[in-house]
Order: sequence, then structure tokens, then C-alpha cells
Amino acid sequence: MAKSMKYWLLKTEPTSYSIDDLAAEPKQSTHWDGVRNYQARNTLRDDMKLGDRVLVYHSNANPPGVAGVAVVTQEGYPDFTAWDPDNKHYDPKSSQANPRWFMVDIRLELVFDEVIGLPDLRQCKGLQGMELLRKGSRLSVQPVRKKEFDIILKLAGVAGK
DNA sequence: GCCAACGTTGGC
DNA sequence: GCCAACGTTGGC
Repeated sequence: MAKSMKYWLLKTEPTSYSIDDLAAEPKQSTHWDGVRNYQARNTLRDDMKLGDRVLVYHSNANPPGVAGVAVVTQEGYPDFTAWDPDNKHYDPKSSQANPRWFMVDIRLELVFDEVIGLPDLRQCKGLQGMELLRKGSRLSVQPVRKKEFDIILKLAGVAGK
């Protein structure tokens, strides 16, 4: 598995769900619901595999940046919050027979001592090709290169392992 | 299929 | 709160 392990970045607004909320979950695990973008949906449904590592990114935050690391514990399955009329992300066009939106489960692996802020990421030479840093990039589920993942761990002072 | 209008994201 | 960039919708 290690050979094919992939790396991802998931965005969340900490005012609605932060890495501390994830840390407070039973088993420090959650289902990553609410993604309503087709490209991100495809990644959740098709590409994220058991054991893949995930950077948890705080958007619309002060500062915005990478807050920690999680691991995929359940591969893509229908996002049932889309079926709940009371849910903020309800989508009447998604049905159990024909689910439109998907999610994965993740478990917290590591909370960084400090968020690695956007300016620090931008300054870092090895990260200049990152999807996150592309002008106008808004993807909330996106791939990360191993090289980029390793650099960010190093920035967080948790390199090695 | 085009594209204008509208809604959302997310940094600042 | 502003606004640039992007995605979606719907009329035609």
C-alpha cells in the first residue's frame, strides 16, 4: 500500500468545522460531508483510497493554512446529508438510488503546533506548483504531490517518521 | 451549444 | 465588506 499511497488536501472553514472539532470526535474520525462540486466529488468517489494521507486546510481563517494531517479510513460512499431536507447541503436531485454526492471518512493523525499559513506556503520554493496556490484555485478537494506533502511536514517541524 | 446572469469561494 | 475568479443555471 505504501507504494501507491497518495496525498490530498481537504479544505474546511474552521468556523463551521475545524481540526480541533475533528480531534474532539469519538475516535478522532469523521465523514467528510458537504462537498458539492463535481470535480471534488469525483476525487472523493474515485481517487481517495484507504491509507491515503490528507492535509487539513483551514480556509476563511486567520490565518488560512494547513492545520494538520489525517488519513483516509473509508473510501468513497454516498453523502447522505444530501438526502436530508433539513441539512444545509440538501440536494433534492440526489437520491439513494442515484446518489450525486460522495464523501470519505478520515481519522486525525496529527495536529500541527501552529497552522502553516498561506504566506509561508507561498514563500516556499518547492511548493510553487501546488494546486492550492494557483491563482483562482477554489477546489475544496485536491491532490498534493508527495514532495509537497513532505515539505509541509517539514515546515510543521514534524518531518521524518 | 452559447453565454449572460447569478451564486459561491476565499483571500485580503 | 470587497471583489476576483470560478462554477452552475437556464433562456435561446
